[in-house]
Amino acid sequence: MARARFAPSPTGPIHIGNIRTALFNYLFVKSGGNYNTMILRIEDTDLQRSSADYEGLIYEELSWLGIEWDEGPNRGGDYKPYRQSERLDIYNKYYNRLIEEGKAYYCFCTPEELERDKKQTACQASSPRYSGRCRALTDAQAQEYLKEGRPATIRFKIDPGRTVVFDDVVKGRIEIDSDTLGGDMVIRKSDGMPTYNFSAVIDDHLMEITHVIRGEDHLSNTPKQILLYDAFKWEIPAFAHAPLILGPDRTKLSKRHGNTYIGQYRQEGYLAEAMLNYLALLSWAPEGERELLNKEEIIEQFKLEKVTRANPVFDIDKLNWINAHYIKEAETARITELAVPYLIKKGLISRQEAEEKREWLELMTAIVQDSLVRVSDITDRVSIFFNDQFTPENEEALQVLKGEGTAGLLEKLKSAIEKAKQVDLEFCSGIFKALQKETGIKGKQLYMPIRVAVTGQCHGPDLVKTFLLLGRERLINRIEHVLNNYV
RNA sequence: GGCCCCUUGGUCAAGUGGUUAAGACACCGCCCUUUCACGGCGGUAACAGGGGUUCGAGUCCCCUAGGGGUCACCA
Repeated sequence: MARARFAPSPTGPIHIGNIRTALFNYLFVKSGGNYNTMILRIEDTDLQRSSADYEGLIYEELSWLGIEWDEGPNRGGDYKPYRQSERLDIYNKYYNRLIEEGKAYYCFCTPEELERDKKQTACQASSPRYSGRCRALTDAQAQEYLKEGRPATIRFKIDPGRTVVFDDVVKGRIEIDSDTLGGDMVIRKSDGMPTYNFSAVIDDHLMEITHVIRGEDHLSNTPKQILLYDAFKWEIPAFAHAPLILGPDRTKLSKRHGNTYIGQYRQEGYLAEAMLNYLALLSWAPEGERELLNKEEIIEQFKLEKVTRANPVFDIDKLNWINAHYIKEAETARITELAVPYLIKKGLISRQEAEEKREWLELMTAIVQDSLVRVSDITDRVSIFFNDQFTPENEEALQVLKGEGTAGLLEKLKSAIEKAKQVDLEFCSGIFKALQKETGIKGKQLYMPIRVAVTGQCHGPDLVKTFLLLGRERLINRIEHVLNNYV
């Protein structure tokens, strides 16, 4: 029975890297069957930057992707509360225990003093470390200072000369010298909040977390946390550090690379299942040759030990390909539903029309669905279906209309449409052959003028489908419009 | 800079001492097609470099180079 947790801090819109960590936790938990538990813990100990809005966004994005959790602030559970800001009393107990055992102490060093220390040691080759100044304070002195109301942190003693060893599930055996840990570490900030390394250990232990799955950026925190586990004589969970996702320039994926918030991808019309599939493919590969897998298939195959060690580069091309695949596979009704907001935003349609013409919109979506990479791309593909008084797109289109015989061809087309009993599939798929027979024009010379006359563009979807979608009246309008103005 | 992690085609990656070194995306070509897109078929392209160990190394060891991470009263 494994228990894993995703523990984000609500200090900004949730990032692709965080989501991938959440996903790996989720896949690990689910791949173990129904006995495992996924915990969502909100690490909101940074009072300045944390907000309820960002916390809400975390729930929203995880839910969108279909990443579910069994215990969490909004779900309850036997280990509540699941928000660290609500666990302060719990932490107090453990600071005290360390102090009583002589493993931690109050520190009254001011930020200025620490800054000065750091500047001094900066000349040295090694990394900066806390001098340990306040370690020398007697209990009496410390109590005196506290009574005076001097701001204090609590520091956990980290003695040099010790090698911390652990076996990371993805990275293998790792050994780190305690000398390189920066000296005695702050576990309680002067505002009374715990630091990350402290609260994470306390909570992971109390919540009986068996597997800590997180990003590689936490690798250097792990020895500090292990030292804390040791101080409490607690069992150490398994650690699994997944490599960080890099941008195309091979640096850690960040705002500079453009889209890094998962919400942005959703807004651009990426499908949740595509996002999930792609993210799973970064640092992990399925056994067979199939890469297009749904959530259940991924869960079935996922193994934490198979996560790769090297940093993957986020490849938008591949995501696009996967997304296009899922769009093609999706129900047209769903894509239409997702497309409506883009159509409205682009001014192609009003909210009311979107309701009234739903059936027509679905027909339209079906025509272009296979060509979409993102749902938002639909506006470019379907703009031709909205304005009957269009201007031909460019010089090339104009030239096509000016071509010899175009006028006659279009006149004949127009009258054929007018005379047709119904502008239905039978008519639309027969009309081109009929015109060819009647005029002797064929191939490109036949189709191009008609295409431009009906859509204003040289490229676009299948003409038969286009005819069907536009219908008799609008086809005639368009042909007349072109005849009057451009031929 | 110290410490830690990493290194198979442009990208994601399979591969755990003996393979013609998979597959996918991208790219290129051909086919399908009235056009664009879709789709189908095919192609170019890789074990960072150098030393070992071994009958044999992408796979094990060492060094070098390169990349990443981290060195907070942020998580």
